[in-house]
Amino acid sequence: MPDSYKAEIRSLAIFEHMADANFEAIMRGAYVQNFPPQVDLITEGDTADFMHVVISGSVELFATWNGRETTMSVVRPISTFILAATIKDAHYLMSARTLEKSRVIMLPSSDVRRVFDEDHKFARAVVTELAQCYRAVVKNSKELKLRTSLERLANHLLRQQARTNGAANFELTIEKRKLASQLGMTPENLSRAIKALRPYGVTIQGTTVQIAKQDDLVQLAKPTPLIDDPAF
Amino acid sequence: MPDSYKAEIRSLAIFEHMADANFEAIMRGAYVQNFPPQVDLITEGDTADFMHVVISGSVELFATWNGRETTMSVVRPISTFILAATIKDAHYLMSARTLEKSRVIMLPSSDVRRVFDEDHKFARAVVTELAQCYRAVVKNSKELKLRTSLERLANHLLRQQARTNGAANFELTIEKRKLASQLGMTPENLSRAIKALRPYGVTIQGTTVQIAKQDDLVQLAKPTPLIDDPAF
DNA sequence: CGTTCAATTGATCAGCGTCAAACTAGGTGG
DNA sequence: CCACCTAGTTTGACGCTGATCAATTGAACG
Repeated sequence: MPDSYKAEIRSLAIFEHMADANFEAIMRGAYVQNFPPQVDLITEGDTADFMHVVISGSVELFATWNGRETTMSVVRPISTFILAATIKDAHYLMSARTLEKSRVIMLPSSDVRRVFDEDHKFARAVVTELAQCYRAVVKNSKELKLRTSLERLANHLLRQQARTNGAANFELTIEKRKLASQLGMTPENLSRAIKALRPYGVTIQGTTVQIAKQDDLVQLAKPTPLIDDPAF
Repeated sequence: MPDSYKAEIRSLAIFEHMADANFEAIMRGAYVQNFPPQVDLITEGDTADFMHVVISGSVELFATWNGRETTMSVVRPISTFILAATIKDAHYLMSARTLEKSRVIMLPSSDVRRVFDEDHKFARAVVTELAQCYRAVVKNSKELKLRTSLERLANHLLRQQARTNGAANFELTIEKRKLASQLGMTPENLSRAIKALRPYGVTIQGTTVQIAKQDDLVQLAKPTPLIDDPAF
């Protein structure tokens, strides 16, 4: 484990306030790995032997059942994933694969649990992170059940816009096929939904989004912090 | 706070192993209340001043947006709810109302957070509970995105059956209208889905369910622990 | 300059929601 | 004890949303 990574990891909210000795203990068993795109990191159902941290690139969390597959979320640097399974010493509920060339840190779950029991600062950080994740899934679930696909797309665009700089022009960060799955629709339907947003001033060419009539889109999307604000 | 409740609360997994002094500290500010059916306990968006524990009866967690409403889950004794908002000192993401006459304990969030910082056993229990909740929502989200409404109903029946005694006959514990909302469909559609399960040996009269051809239903439902086993 | 895969478009269809009406059951009061 | 009221449930008819299938266009890459 090179020191350059260590400093970066150390600055993550989840590791920030823990004791040096405990951080070292976790790092001792950890290793960093570089993956090309489209590599399976995790398969749902496996035992959660590692907690993961994405350092660069992006990782898709997805789930399958009966031959179907859906994108649950996309994890970007710098964040953890599969924390709950590690804590509970349970099986992964989701699979994970790299979308781009990615650097991922893998921390043995048993080490994480051991340090959790010894370092209260770390425990506090883990709970905060876990609560955050929980709330994110609840928001996602609310969106799925309460909004139509057009409304989901409209709100996704507004969230993406806010995540960048709030400007009228910005980029989609994942391919449309994945976006469709994440929003709970088919690629074809997403394509049509994009067209349906044209009267609201939305133009999407390739990965470039332009929002010409912000107010109109907002009026359609009716965003609420209770669903759309990641920090709420 | 009567002592009879205290013992009951003390035996909850989340409070079981914490120090006596800390338990007393939490109980000092707590109070128990009896509610009739259909009483609003919590409104989404409010600050999470209390953590709740259902002692008897049942509580519906639901969410609203733009005039629409959906049932997120039904909480039964003895379990906590709205733990994440308490931990994060954030706003409720869901609303809650009693479905039946219910007894609910309310613990001031600030007390819970304070004791969390002081009692490691309690912290451990909170994390476990939170991880459990997280995984439950993920499973629910997977079900929504990967299964049709008929499949969701079929699996719900099997889960409900497993939750009681595994017998061919059992009772639905919530009214069909709520069940429909929980499963992400309309009451009318649920009614038709029930009929569509008849060829698979399912009969539902009122709240009584009879599963005559277990194998057929299982073959349709294709249950998996990764979605359907609450303990997995 | 092909090759390949994503994205789009069109046509069709199934699933599901909506609306309206009929039916049922549980509870209340005469 | 019965009639009635109310609310949940069921049924039917209809229409819209979104999925599926098939074919075309477009874009990235070697």
